[in-house]
Amino acid sequence: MSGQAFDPSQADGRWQRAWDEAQTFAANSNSAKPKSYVLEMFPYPSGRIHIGHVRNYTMGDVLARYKRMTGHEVLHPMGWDAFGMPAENAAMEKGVHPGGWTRENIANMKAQLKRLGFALDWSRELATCEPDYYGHEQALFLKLYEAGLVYRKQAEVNWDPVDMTVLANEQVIDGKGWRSGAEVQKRKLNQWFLKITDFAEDLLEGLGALEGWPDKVRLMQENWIGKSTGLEFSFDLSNGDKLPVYTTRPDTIFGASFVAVAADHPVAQAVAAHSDEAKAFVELCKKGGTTAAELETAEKLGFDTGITAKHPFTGAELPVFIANFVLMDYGTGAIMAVPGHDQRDFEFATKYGLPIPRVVAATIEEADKPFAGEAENGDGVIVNSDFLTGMSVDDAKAEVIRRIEAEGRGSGKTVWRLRDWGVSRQRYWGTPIPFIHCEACGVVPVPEDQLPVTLPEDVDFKTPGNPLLRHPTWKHVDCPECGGKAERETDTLDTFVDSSWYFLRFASQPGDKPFDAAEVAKWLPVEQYIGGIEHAILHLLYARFWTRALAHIGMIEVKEPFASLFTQGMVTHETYSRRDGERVVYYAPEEISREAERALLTADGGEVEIGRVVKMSKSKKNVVDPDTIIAKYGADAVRWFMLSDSPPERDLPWSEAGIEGCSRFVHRLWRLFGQLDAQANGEDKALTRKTHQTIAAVGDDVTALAFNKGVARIYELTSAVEKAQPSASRNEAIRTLALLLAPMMPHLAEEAWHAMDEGGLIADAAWPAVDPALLVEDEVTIAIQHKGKLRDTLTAPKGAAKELLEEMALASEKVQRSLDGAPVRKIIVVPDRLVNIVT
RNA sequence: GCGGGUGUGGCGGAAUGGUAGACGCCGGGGACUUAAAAUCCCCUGAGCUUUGCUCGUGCGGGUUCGAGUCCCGCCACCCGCACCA
Repeated sequence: MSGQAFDPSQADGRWQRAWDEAQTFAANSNSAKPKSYVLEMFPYPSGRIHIGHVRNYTMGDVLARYKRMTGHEVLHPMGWDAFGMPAENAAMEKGVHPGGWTRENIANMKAQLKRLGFALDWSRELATCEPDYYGHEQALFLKLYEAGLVYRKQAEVNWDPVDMTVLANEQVIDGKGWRSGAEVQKRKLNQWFLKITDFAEDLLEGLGALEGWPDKVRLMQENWIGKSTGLEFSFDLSNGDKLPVYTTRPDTIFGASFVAVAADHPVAQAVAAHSDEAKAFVELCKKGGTTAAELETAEKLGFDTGITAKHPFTGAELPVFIANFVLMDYGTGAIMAVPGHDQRDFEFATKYGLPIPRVVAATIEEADKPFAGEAENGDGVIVNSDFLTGMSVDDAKAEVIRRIEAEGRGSGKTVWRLRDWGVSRQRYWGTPIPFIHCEACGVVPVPEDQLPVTLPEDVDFKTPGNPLLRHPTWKHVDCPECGGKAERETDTLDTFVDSSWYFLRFASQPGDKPFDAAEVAKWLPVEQYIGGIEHAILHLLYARFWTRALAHIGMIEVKEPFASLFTQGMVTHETYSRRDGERVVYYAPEEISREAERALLTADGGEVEIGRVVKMSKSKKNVVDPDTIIAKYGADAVRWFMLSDSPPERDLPWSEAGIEGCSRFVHRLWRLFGQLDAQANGEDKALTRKTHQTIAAVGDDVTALAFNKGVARIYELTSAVEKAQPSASRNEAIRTLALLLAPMMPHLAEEAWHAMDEGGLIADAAWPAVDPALLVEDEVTIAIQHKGKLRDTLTAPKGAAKELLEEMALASEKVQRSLDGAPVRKIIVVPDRLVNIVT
């Protein structure tokens, strides 16, 4: 091997081309090898790869390459979640076509991913914005419609009256449209829904078997699905109506001091029809955000309707309020309010001077204990509750349900927090919903032979509103049933639909159908899925739902799409800023020269404030561009940084010093690879042992996705090899290092493999075998504690008898000094680990 | 507000209830060099009366021979909350 330096700018491209030419990473579904499907969440083509993507895809790549080396046929595909609002925003701001903008972004980002040397099967690439993807999605949507899983109903949207458009929650800022600044209204529209609630029980139960998922994600989904058992019963109202309410706490029924309905509840509507004051209040509730967070943090407000509700047991007349914290979507849209044992009700009652009776207490003696400024929702014994007094919470729940049922006023009921999935979007850049509205025939599905319903290309975004709606010809069609004049549906699908089945399309891409069931059966479920924690609920739940729904209609066998899930942390960076009066001005890392304690602005040499380490974002300018750093340090150094230091599930702070260190290590390895010594012979037992321990540990670490630990072990082995004298063992260790690094630094590893004259690609090489006999040490270090503190350590043969260890411990001079003659009461011996002397 | 998570040296972090700080970064000292870069070697939690001792894993309690790890109560920050992807 020559003494030339490793030059990533040459080597990276050379090996990337070699893998392309050899089709190294094309997945062969007919292979006899065990199959492994490694998938990272596909990116939105925003224009540039973000460093967070680099981290995500590097992790998946290491696993995919490791799986190949350990004898698996690996499917590791990549695609584009290509529909969505940013393309329309770009169209409005820059006058470009969303399609052109998106496709250009895809080309750029694909080139960026290629420069990182990912082991991807590009032959399976897909983009959701192309008709050969979304056309199949339309077909699937119609199949779900036939199965009764798709329906239409009225639902509220955020309406911007100036831009004449529906706004996403993120486009509503302080109740105003982000572009127009106009006050946002809530408007009811007829929209398409998917019946995810039909699968609520199954989605919940399925979580139990998802052992490869983080507990936190399973718990978050469980809470989201929100199964609760309770009681639905009706109050008799003073106006003669009946008002059904739902409660999960029937045991507290004697603590009810008022009743509340949602602003859009029929009772509220009826009252508002006859009272200007009530109408004004209902209007007030309609302003402001629609999000749960906003509703629940808003001050509790109510309007007394003057109607009363008769308590089913006491006969007391409870006031009925319209309240802004009651949700129409949950239960019946009306509640019995028990301020003593529900915090929202407590705040409301306090504000409006309503009674707050106690009906649950820690003990029966505390029946009249005052509340300490907040509701108590814990367990206890029922008090002040007539026939329930003295019962446990659970017994009281059952008793109230029994009595209400016996009286025919209501019944026990299971209620889900999960709502049906509204998939209508009043936007252009999405999958057209394949339906036709005919005055004579109603809503008619587009016949399958007329799919795909493609988006018109000739649209502009200069005028406000949905381009599909105002397109001169697109929506006008003949009704497929009666042949009369009809109009296309102009809503498009939520982009979460696109990402709910893309992992099936990766398994096979037939032209005439969404996927080939046999191919899906070969590859699914995904063995390891990797993505951000921000997708813990929506995307992952929707994908689980679609997979179930498609299994339900017999299109596939698999019900759970992702056997294992890993949620990686974000990449963060410190911020650089100066205060300019009220404004804070941020500076990008490349405008800064960073010293040990301070940061200077290159432009004027003045100091800037070093801010907290936060998620990279354009507004704080703390972003680094992958292309820049790849050009400077090479793909392998960047990949190594992504894997080093931080545990993959936690945030990773980007730093210039850190990437410098990675780059140094790449070159240090290269020098080491040049030290193979053909003349060397003889064995270095300790180094061989270390080598085999490292092979085993790195394999375990990669399998567990604990890349930072694997990285640390490779550093250790590297240092050990550097210190070792030439020997056959050392040559073997160097060769092993190349193999261990192959998944992490594939370019350097290929270059080394080539230079070592090994032949073939290291990407195709087998992971080194471990000799289990070399994994166990024959000597161990024993810690000696006295009073729980370390006093001395000693070396003993592995598996030494307890008695021997005790004897050795007491023989220690340091231990004797610490004991200082105190009588030994007890000695605890943990074999091969420690001796603790208790006095 | 509700749900979920995280917290260990100057920094990122390691540690089946058993030697806290592996490994990396930063910093300091040294070697090589006319010099620098690169490279290599050593040191690097705090304090003290320094053969050693004491303190130390966000804060306050507890269990245990022994707690970063388990339990109870707090604090701070981060993620999600259904039309962002």
